[in-house]
Amino acid sequence: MTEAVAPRKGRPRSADADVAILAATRAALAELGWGGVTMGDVAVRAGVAKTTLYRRWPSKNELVVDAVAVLFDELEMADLGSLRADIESVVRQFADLLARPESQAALLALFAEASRDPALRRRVREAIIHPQKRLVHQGRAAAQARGELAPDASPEAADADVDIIFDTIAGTVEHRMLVSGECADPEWISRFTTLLLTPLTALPQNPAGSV
Amino acid sequence: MTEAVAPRKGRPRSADADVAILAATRAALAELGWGGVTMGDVAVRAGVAKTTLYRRWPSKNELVVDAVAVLFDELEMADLGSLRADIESVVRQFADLLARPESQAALLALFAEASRDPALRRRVREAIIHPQKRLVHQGRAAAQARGELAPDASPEAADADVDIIFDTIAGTVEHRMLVSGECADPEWISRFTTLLLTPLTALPQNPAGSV
Amino acid sequence: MTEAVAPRKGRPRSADADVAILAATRAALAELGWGGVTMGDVAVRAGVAKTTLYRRWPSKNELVVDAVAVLFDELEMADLGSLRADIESVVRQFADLLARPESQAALLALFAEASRDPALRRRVREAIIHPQKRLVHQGRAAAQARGELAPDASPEAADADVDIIFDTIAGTVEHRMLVSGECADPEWISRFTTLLLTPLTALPQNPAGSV
Amino acid sequence: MTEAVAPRKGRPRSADADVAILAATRAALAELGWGGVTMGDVAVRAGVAKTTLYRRWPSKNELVVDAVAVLFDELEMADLGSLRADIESVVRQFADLLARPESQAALLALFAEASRDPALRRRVREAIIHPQKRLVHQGRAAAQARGELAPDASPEAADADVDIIFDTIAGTVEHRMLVSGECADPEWISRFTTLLLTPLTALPQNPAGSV
DNA sequence: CGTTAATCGAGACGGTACGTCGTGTCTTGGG
DNA sequence: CCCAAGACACGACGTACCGTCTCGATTAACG
Repeated sequence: MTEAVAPRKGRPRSADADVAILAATRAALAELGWGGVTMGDVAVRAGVAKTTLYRRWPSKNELVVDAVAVLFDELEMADLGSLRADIESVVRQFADLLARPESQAALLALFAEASRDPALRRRVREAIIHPQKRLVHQGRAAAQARGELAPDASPEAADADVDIIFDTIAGTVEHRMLVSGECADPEWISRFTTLLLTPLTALPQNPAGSV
Repeated sequence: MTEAVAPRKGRPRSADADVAILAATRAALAELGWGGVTMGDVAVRAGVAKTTLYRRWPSKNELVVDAVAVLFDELEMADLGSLRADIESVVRQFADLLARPESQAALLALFAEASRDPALRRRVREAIIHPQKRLVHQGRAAAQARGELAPDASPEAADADVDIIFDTIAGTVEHRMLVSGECADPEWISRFTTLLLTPLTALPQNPAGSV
Repeated sequence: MTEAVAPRKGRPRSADADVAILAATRAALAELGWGGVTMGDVAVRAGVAKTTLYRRWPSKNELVVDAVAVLFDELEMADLGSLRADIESVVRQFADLLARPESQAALLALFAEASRDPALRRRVREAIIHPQKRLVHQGRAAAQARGELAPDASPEAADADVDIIFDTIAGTVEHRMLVSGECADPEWISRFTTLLLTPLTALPQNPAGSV
Repeated sequence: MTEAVAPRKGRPRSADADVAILAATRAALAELGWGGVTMGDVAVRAGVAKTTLYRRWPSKNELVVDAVAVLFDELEMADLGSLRADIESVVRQFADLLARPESQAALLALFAEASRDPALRRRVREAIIHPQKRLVHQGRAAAQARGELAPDASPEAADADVDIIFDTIAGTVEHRMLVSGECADPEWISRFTTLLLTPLTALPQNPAGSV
């Protein structure tokens, strides 16, 4: 049992407050963008004192991570019967997520902040990166079960494959939508999936088959 | 000649100041990160009054764009005789650039700010995005001249190809280095180039050949 | 019997707590001054929860009144056989009391607060002013008994006399010690007593004899 | 030339701001009392940024000293031809001053704060105490010139006399009005003046003549 | 060669948000 | 009913930057 809940003394923290604060944070992000999010404003929106925010999150950054993290929990790898369909589904889900104003406002800013703050970086990894990477693992395993991909040569090679595919999918979609500022319509998704699929399904004897 | 310098009256602006300010901005970025860069601090570092900064740049964001833009001007597409070599060269240059603390601190933050500020977005595109995209155009043209790639089916198709390749290269390298936080060593670059090269050089009759 | 203690149900209040709290308040006053006294800090010093403080005193002000009030209970009018000796004795006691850091820190601040808060004003009067005024009454009665002072012309005149003498003694000693910041050594006390004694013992037919 | 005005650089401080801030401080004192005076509120009332307050005064205490100091500058010793008339005039002026809500709110609180803060104590002395003490010196000199008081035995004795008279007048009037909370009407002033005058004009051979 | 006008440094200015602290209340679990 | 612990809403604190402004002092080109 990992939940060794210390029977804490004093008034317990309000669970409602957490929910209200995170929702208020997302609302503020969507309305005002990253720069417009203010601890004081979030507190007012959530009907909560500023002190309560600071008692639970050390700063705006960690608060925003938690606020947007739930969005990434909704991503899921539905086994659709073919690698192409699975990839397209994941890319579409990710594109939909990036189309929401709250994630748009938060994502790049969080990554930028995280590049300076190790604690924040850890939090971002656990709350945002890992849930996404999990999908790649799942899709890869499903494709291997179907015989579309060769089985793992070694655990290390498998991890390297997952990493490069994950960075390519996440980075490319983010760059197109958030930097280039263009939408990811079905046609683009199809083209991008083709681009990905070609090397993945190249002849296994070709060393490049394991990218 | 576009430099139609109106021979204005009064004391001319100091050219030294521009150089000192941009250098000071890069230094502050490298030392303190995006959040640590302050107009007042940059002014002090450059030995210049705050007024002088604001007379030349409307705000911190535009100043930082110009300060890091010069780094992107150094990127160049050297025709090395093969598409693989050209791609690897460009990726390596881009990875080297992203390894510098000043660009790390600035890039994602600028993209995040730009997603809310249209004027900044334009400036970012001109100073940072276009110089990079130019390389893709050049490399593609060289490869076509060498016969490694099929000629353009149409100008629109060519643009779409350039866009998707550009987003993939830039996005993936940025994601690996700035978000995943891992380095882009020669081995990774080689693997990533293979991943890119496979669909590009697939049989032309294959519709996927034009990604 | 005024102590009609209603035999209330439930756990009785700890008597130790009162003592500990008042002592902690005086200690905090002496160490940190008026501004440094904090309900939270007093609670910690007294080893008591903040709730316990507020259950017994409505606010910091009333707590401090009670904390310093006991100091004023120590003042006493010892009949030393002459009006001069009695006055000098009282002034010396009062000067000694004002030399303590806790009363220095509290007295003026309490008076200042009381000038805005009627409830506090009442409490200050009962706990601090009246015990002092009592001494003047006692000394005056003793002097009359000894024939040093004329008997009361009327109760109203007596009250007016006591008031003016009390304000003069208390105000002057406080002003010298707390505002001018100088000590009240025996020599100064003697001079001040002379100043007081001269009009008091002036010929009774002189209307000024009754100041 | 004591005004060695350093030819300061940069934008000079607004003189209007000083006036507006001090007036706003007095208004806030009169309306809300000591506890109600807030730096933010004063800034708003004065139409000024909080920064501007803090640039000129290190804290609320020093600000209030300067704000009420001007009230004490209005006190003056008008030579009315007799020591009694002069004393009654001064006492009346001081009583009138203490009847104003802004001085009532400020005075005791300032004295209380000053008892802990040496810098504030100095400021209070220069801005409030000294202007008052000056009056005692002037009145004494005038009375000596008229022959109502004996000339100085020595400078030290003169200072001691001034000190004790000053503490007696200031302390007693303050105590009656601010602590006892009663008014100083002409009758009380007359009685108090008599109390003071008797020892002052006692026979010079009487050692008590020099109180 | 003086006038004129834009530049420069310095720093004060009105704002806004910050993160902390103190107050007095409320809510737990446990005497 | 009391108590310790501690969360809570509220509001002031003093600081840091922002981007603007007002100074006196330079520093060219123009007349």
